[in-house]
Amino acid sequence: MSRTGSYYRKFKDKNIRLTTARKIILDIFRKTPRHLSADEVFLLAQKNYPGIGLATVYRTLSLLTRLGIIHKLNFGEGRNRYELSTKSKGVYHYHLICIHCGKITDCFDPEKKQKEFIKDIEKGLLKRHKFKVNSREIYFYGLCKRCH
Amino acid sequence: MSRTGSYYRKFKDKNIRLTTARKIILDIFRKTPRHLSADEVFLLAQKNYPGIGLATVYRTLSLLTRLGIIHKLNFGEGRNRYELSTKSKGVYHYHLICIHCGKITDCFDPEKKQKEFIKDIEKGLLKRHKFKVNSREIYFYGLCKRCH
DNA sequence: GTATATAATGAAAATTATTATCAATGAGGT
DNA sequence: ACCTCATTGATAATAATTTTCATTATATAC
Repeated sequence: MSRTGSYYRKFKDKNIRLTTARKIILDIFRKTPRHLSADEVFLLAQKNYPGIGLATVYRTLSLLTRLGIIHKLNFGEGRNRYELSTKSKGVYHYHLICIHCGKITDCFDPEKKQKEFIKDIEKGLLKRHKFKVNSREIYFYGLCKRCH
Repeated sequence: MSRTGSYYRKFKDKNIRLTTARKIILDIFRKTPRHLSADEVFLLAQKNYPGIGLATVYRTLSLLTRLGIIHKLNFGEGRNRYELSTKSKGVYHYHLICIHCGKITDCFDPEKKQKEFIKDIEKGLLKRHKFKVNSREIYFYGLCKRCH
């Protein structure tokens, strides 16, 4: 089954209607390997679906987040961004944010070791704090290659 | 020298004026072990300094963040929060956010191992990405003790 | 201490992201 | 094709943050 199909199934299972707006927005995330703001999603969506409203974009982002299909990010810009939370892309990746130029880099760690490390920390949180981790967000702020 | 003194020195060194508003707000962070929103800082500040304006609070938060004295946080509530970034409290702590009740827990890891772990990751970032980490923010989302 | 330059302030308006409202529409089961 | 009601688009409302600008207060020079 296509990945798209698996998303669509997630909708059906919960009696959530598969509308044009939702399909378009899901497609944008599948095709755009960036951290998208609501506004950016809105602009991209309009290209294929001129009638779409901004409120629908916000509602869809909220829905997809609730379903765990996308992930809300915040880089301290005063707006939220979203990214697809596919397992294949690595749920355990970090975000590097340059405090000088603002560049944001996805860091998919090549070393399995570090993924295990995070998992280790999460095991500790369950044991010591009885906190069951669902997702994690790891931001590193500093100076990128170009800025130092 | 008192901690306060070391902050004040940081101001002098950069020709930043040591105003009443700034002293009051710095003091609030030193005394309040919570993640404070601009609004909360404003309310607390008014107790000792009734004339203070909200804009000044925002400006001071921005200044203290730029100076690295406080740290901007975002728990996805639609507003920013701030905490003192003292070494003594542990710069390498995590934030646990319960996706059910919204409770936020500071997690000062008792195991040195994990601090070393983060440092390890950061060394890797410098080597592989030439990214020099200044500060980090680690959020774990999931269900807290009470909610599962 | 007093004068001076100008950084910082308070009040209010402006801006921006996000959410709520509500009548009209369209998805999906019958 | 019909019917139900979740979803939509347009717009207004809300909320956080930033900007503006005349006034005030800090730090420096005298």
